[in-house]
This record gives sequence, structure tokens and C-alpha cells, in this order.
Amino acid sequence: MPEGLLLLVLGHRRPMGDPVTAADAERAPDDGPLLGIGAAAQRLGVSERALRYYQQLGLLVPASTTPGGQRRFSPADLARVERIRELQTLLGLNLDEIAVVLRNEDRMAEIRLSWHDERTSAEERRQLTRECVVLQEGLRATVEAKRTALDGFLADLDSRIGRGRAFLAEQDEPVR
Amino acid sequence: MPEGLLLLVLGHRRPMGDPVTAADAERAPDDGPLLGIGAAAQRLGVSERALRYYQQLGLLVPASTTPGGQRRFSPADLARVERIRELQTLLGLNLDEIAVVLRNEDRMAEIRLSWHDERTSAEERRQLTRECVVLQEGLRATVEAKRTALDGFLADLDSRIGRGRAFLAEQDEPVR
DNA sequence: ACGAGACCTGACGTTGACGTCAACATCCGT
DNA sequence: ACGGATGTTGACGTCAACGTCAGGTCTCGT
Repeated sequence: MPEGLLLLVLGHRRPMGDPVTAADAERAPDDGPLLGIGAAAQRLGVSERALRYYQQLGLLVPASTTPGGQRRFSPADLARVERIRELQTLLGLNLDEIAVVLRNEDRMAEIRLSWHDERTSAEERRQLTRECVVLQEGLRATVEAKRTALDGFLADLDSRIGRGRAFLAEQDEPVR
Repeated sequence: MPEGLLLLVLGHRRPMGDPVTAADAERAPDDGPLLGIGAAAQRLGVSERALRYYQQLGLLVPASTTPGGQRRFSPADLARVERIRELQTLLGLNLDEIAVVLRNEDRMAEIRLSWHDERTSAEERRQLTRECVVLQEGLRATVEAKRTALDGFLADLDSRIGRGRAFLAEQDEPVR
């Protein structure tokens, strides 16, 4: 099983086997109830299959798994799925593109978590941040383009509707 | 071949075999150069297969066909294809939904063409127009919802970018 | 009139994002 | 401790929107 691949794709595991730090301690405590895959799917309005599929693609890793190998989803996981659906329906991205976006967001979060961690060099952090910002701005540009196009669309619709309404008004009062 | 079905779906042919009118005379003259499917596809950046497929679904009917049965596309046809792509990529509609939207737009155009045609009753026209306006407003609502969501998305992105930039600025001038 | 492209109609293949089913494993309330 | 609900991993099916190929037809410039 390509376990290493998943780690690489998600890229939010510590690079080496170094000791537990404050960052880990913050991530460990239960920040909410964990749900089984059935409950999670129902709450999200998606299928269990979809959740497994997202994990298979490396988009999602359940907050924990039982010793028997069952998935347990945290509220943060649910939020992540909601974001996946948003990126799908709103922007029309496919799951590979969504993986890129999420990977990027994860990196920024990671950087902010290690804000006061002196083990990573400032230069390294700056470099990472720059890369992330560039990527986010790329996404921003495409989103803004989409919004602009949507505005044009709305204007078009409005004029159509306006013409229709004008016609109806004119018909209601022929010469008056 | 379900030729009648296509006519029904598109619904912009004259209901009965009545004589040629001014409306037909306006539609008949060549309003631009007709393109073969290859040229049309290339100009639009879509495949020939896609054009045939759109026709098969009743989304598109080439302005004319040669006696040998080859498709000839008018500029209006090209515009229609562009609209199809727009509805696909921008709104994420599937081709069935797009058929509904286009059918509706066709009806409004038809009504405007028969503006001075006294054969259709005013009441009938009003009824049709009302239906169309209702449908367009439905579409408008979904489009506006999408735009609102996109705005939220943009705001989110901006805050992420802002935080990243703030980090970089702080790093560049540590204590100064 | 003719030949090189351009085009036609089936028919089957492909891809992404899951749905579905089988056969087995795990969890948890009593 | 146990049994019914819940979950697991393959493996194959599906659906939309085309891609691709074969085998034959049409068009149009020379």
C-alpha cells in the first residue's frame, strides 16, 4: 500500500521522527465528537462511498481510526468535506485540482502552526509562504474571472427579464 | 428517425404548414458565412463530435444542411454553442438542464419575432411570456446564489492571502 | 470528370466520480 | 459474551459527455 504516497500528497506530517511538540499537543485533544462513516455521511449529505473515495485520492484523512480499522471523522474532517463539495459545485474543479488547493491550504495552516517553532529556518518559512501566496492568488484570479463572467450573465438575464416584463406591461395597457 | 421529436424539443418551427411570412423572410437570407463542421469546431475550440452530440440531444440544429446531408453552421449557431459551453463551465449545468434554458430563450425570441403577427392571440402571447419570465427568474435566482457564494469564497481567499502577506512583511522587518 | 480531403453514420471505448454488491470484520449495548 | 448494526476491502457497474475508429459518402477545386 502506498502509505508514503498519501503522506507526501497531504504533506502535513512532520518530516522526520522528531519529538512531540506543543503543536502536536494542541492537535491531540478531542476537539469534538468523532463520527462513524455512516453518521458523517448522513450529516454531510454525501455517500459513504464518496468519503472513502476522497480518502483514497488523498483529499481526506479521518482524524482517527479505531484499532479495528474503522474511520472516525472529526468536525474538522466534516468541514473539509464541505469545502471539497464547495470547490466541486461552485468552481467546477475536479478532485485532482481540489487536491492541489487543499494541499496548499494545509501548508499555510502548517506554517501558522509552527509560527513560534524555531527549528524551521525563517528563510524556509518565507519561501513556503511565498509559494502558497502565489498559488492562492492564482486561484483568486480564476475565481474572480468566474465572478465577472457570472455578473455578465446576470446582466444578460436581467435584460431578458426586463424585456419580458415590458412586453407584459405594454400588453396590459394597450393605448391608455 | 424522430424528426418530429426534435422539432418539438426545439419548438421554434411554425406550428402548422402555413404560408411564408415576413418572419420567415427575415430568417432566410444568409446572415453570414456558413461553416462546415470542421471549421466550426476549430473556431469554437470544441470537437466535431461535440457538435454532433449537441444536435443529437436537440440543443443545436445547424442553420442548413447540404443536399448530401452535411451540416452547415451559421454564426448564430456558433453563438449558440458558445452559450452552451458557458452554461456548462460557468453554471455547471448538464446538457439536459441547458436544453431547458435554451428552449426557454428560444420561446422568448419567437414571441418577439411574432410581435406584430396578429395570428396569435394577445392572451396566448401574454401567457407564454409570463411562463418564460418565471423560468428566467428562477435561473436568475440560482445564478445570483452562485455569485453570492463566489463572493464569500473570494473574501475567504483574500483573508488567507492577507495573512500570508502579513507574515511575509513581519518577517522582512523583524523589529525595526 | 475526378480525386483529395472533409463529412456522414453507427458502434464501441474512455474518464471521472462515484453506486452497488459480496464476503467478511468490528463495535457496542445489554 | 454476543448479536445486530455498522463498517471494511475489493471488484465490477453506471452515467454523462464525449473520443475514436471503420467503412462508406459528399464537396469542391482543377
